[in-house]
Amino acid sequence: MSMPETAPKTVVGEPLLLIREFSRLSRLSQKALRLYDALGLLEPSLIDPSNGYRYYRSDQLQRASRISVLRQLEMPLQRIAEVLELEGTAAAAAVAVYWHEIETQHHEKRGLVQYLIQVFEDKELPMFEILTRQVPAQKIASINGRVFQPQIASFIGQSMNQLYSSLGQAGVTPVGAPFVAYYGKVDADSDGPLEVCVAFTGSLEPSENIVIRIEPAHQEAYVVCPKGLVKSLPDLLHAYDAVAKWLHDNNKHNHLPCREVYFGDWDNIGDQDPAFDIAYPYTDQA
Amino acid sequence: MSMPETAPKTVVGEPLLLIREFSRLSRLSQKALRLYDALGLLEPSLIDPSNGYRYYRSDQLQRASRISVLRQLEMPLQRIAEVLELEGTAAAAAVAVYWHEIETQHHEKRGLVQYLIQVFEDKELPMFEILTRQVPAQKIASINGRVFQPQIASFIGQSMNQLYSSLGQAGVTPVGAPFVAYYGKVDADSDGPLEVCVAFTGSLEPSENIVIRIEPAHQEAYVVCPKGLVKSLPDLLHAYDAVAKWLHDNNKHNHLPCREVYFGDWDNIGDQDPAFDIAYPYTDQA
DNA sequence: TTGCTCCTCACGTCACGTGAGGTGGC
DNA sequence: TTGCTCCTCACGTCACGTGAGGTGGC
Repeated sequence: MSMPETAPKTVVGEPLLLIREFSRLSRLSQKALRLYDALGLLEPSLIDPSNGYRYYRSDQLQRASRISVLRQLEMPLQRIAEVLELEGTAAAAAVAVYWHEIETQHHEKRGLVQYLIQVFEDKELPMFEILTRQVPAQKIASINGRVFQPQIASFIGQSMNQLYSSLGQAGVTPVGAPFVAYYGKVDADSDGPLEVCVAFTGSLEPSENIVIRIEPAHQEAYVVCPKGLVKSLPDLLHAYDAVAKWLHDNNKHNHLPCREVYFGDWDNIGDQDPAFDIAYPYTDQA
Repeated sequence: MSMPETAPKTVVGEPLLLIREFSRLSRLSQKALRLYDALGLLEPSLIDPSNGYRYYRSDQLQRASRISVLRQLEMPLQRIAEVLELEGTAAAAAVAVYWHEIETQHHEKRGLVQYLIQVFEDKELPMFEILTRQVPAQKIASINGRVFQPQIASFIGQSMNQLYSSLGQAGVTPVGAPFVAYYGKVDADSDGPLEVCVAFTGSLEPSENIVIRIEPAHQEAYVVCPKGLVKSLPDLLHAYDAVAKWLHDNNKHNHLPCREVYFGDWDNIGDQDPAFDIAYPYTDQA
């Protein structure tokens, strides 16, 4: 006594939901549901082999709801899949980690907004004193990296530690202050590249990730910044702008990546103490 | 005495920048620059007609920088173009408006995160008392709309005003409390649809945006909510979940859009006072 | 038998990234 | 002449939206 083919599909007495109904109840679009099926993120509990109809159980609504909320947080589908692999508390923790990243980025953006609004309003800015200096050709040891904004501080710290310990092991003397050269934007979406550099005298072999190269002699314009400036993104950007403006006003041309020179004893000084330079190498216009 | 063809392009003595150099200085990718050119957002000041080479002036770096920052704020290119059409203060205001939208969405998301984490941790929730009632078939006047989350409150308010004034002008008596039926998700990316409804007796002609229809008789399960609940998105979502869970536990099936019934005198009550119901119409499982 | 619902392509959107394949300038 | 830089397609990415064209179930 087989069921007639036209009977509505059921599991243990509970009727299965067609995609339209499941879409309505979950508030996920049919297109989204088909995509989640294809990706294995939310598969119908039954697919009719003869016509491909998708049938969902109503208890799948819980997973659907969680996916929906995570998507509202703009979490990528791949990451959602990972979160939903986890148990209760671990899943909650994974969400918290994700959200912390988002909060960090949001904070950054607030600084950018402040900066932008000041730029558009053409605010009088605290005068920056622009200095220039001649930098001789130097042999440097450097570590190149591509990192996004949240990791930048730890990347710089670790790289400097590695550079100094390599120099130390080789019995080689560092010269002057370490600096970081920026070859590209570093933010939540762009990962540089950037280069953490220490000049030295003597001879050192390059290692797996340490490059030895000559930084050519050049002029550079710079501003001396207090340690606390790194805490204020808008002010930091204004300082960059001030140096760039000086180059433009004085008909100079930036030809090497701009850099931050960390001359201060970072851990033992206050926010008001001078700690680093923002420097733009330049040539006179060709 | 024309210049030889191979001379570097210049304007009034200042050399023009090729795309690679402009890309380096602006920290915008070449691909992005070509796109902005195609869209008219940032056009090179000169394009060599013979080979299509793009040449930029260095003073275009300011516009490039602003575009870059606005993109870091995830502003769409179209909107960036609109902002850059504006003058200083107006542009600053446009950025502030945009940012306010982002802040609003961010706030919403914080509520979602709280809710989600509680869901994953399977927190004991304040018990909601689920009630049921029989709702008779009613004639209703309604306004359908598609709005995103930020506009939802004003849309509901305006629609209710319009409905009540139309009823008033027609000398028709409203019956019971107005309600809002949700046919789809309403958030920053999804715009419902939703329907603002008032039941009435008598006869009323439909107008441009007012639909007259019969809401069928049904059972519904509901929770009574204090006014202040709307301020706490996580608690609001838990309340929805509580009703949905009741339906599931009692083997009921939601067949009509869920709704919020606004019976309270909204402007003259406190946050603790009961103000609205969250209701799910249901049938017994077929 | 008529609609309504479901299905699977296929193409569009947004802001690019990433080659492929070809020309041009020093 | 050799590379290096520039160019224009064209396709990929991400998470869908929006038809087109066709089948199936009540």
